[in-house]
Amino acid sequence: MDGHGRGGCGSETQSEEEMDLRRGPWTMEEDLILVNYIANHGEGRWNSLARCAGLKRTGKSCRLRWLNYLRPDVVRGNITPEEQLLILELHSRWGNRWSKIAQHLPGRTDNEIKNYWRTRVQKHAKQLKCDVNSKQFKDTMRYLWMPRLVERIRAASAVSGSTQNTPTTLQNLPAGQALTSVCNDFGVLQVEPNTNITPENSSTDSFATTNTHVVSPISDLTDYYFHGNHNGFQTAPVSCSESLLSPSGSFYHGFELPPTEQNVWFGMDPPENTWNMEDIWLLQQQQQQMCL
DNA sequence: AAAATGCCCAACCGCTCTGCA
DNA sequence: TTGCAGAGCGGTTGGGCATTT
Repeated sequence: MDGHGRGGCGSETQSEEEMDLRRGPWTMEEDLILVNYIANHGEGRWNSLARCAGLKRTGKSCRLRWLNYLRPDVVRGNITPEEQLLILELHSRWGNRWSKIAQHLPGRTDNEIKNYWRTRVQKHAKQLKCDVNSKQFKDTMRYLWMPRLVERIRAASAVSGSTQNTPTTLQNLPAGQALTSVCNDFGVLQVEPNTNITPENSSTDSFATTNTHVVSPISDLTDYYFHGNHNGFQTAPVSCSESLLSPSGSFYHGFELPPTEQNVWFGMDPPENTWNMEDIWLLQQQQQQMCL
């Protein structure tokens, strides 16, 4: 990518062995060298940067260290519910496009989001004994997990009005607005009845070009849900095949467990960081029904 | 108290993409 | 047009820490 002249200091022909490159965890001294060098010379051209800075590291290693750890705007700490919601939303749209997802979470790195997905989200899929890419699990996220996240964010904002630990772009917004903005960043999808929404036809590229209200079913759901209609599932503009209406037309009540201490959130933070057994049992029952 | 197990995350690896000569 | 090198991305690994047995 650099293409702006190569070399400039040090030998170009040294092999990695000759340079005796270091690997493994970075030391504080190395971090200081890298930070100081970038402060003085800027980032980019990582191989020559590594050489010129006197670091016995590959350019790739320096780049990774800078982007994932040393960059001043890196946000550290737990992924907030708002961020979790955004990750679920964006992953449903783009899949494992971690860097693209990270662009929408200021301060978070693709590596961090990827780790979050693998350690937390995939764990839940495992607990439910289904594939993380399966429709069952996606429905679970869409109709159970995300609404509960929304509920949790609402509750937090109602109690404190605080937006601590909220990513930069969401910091100045009440949780509801933040959520709405998350959804509205992508517009609001006008879904015709019986229209199936797929990752293909809900791609961002199409949003960008149309400038109409476009959004994935999840965005629609979160947006709709958040605006206070808790019966929203029944009228959410998703196709019948995407909805959770039972054959009788009623809603799966298991997805509307009252927000008790036990089940209001089965997200990430202890002591509620696992699915409770009732949730798992209900989901398994519901998945069986949905397969009928 | 010690060993086993699980979890988390920083770092590495291999591949693809991009831009220059 | 082609080859090369740098940059970026997604997948994987390994070590440290926490929890469980």
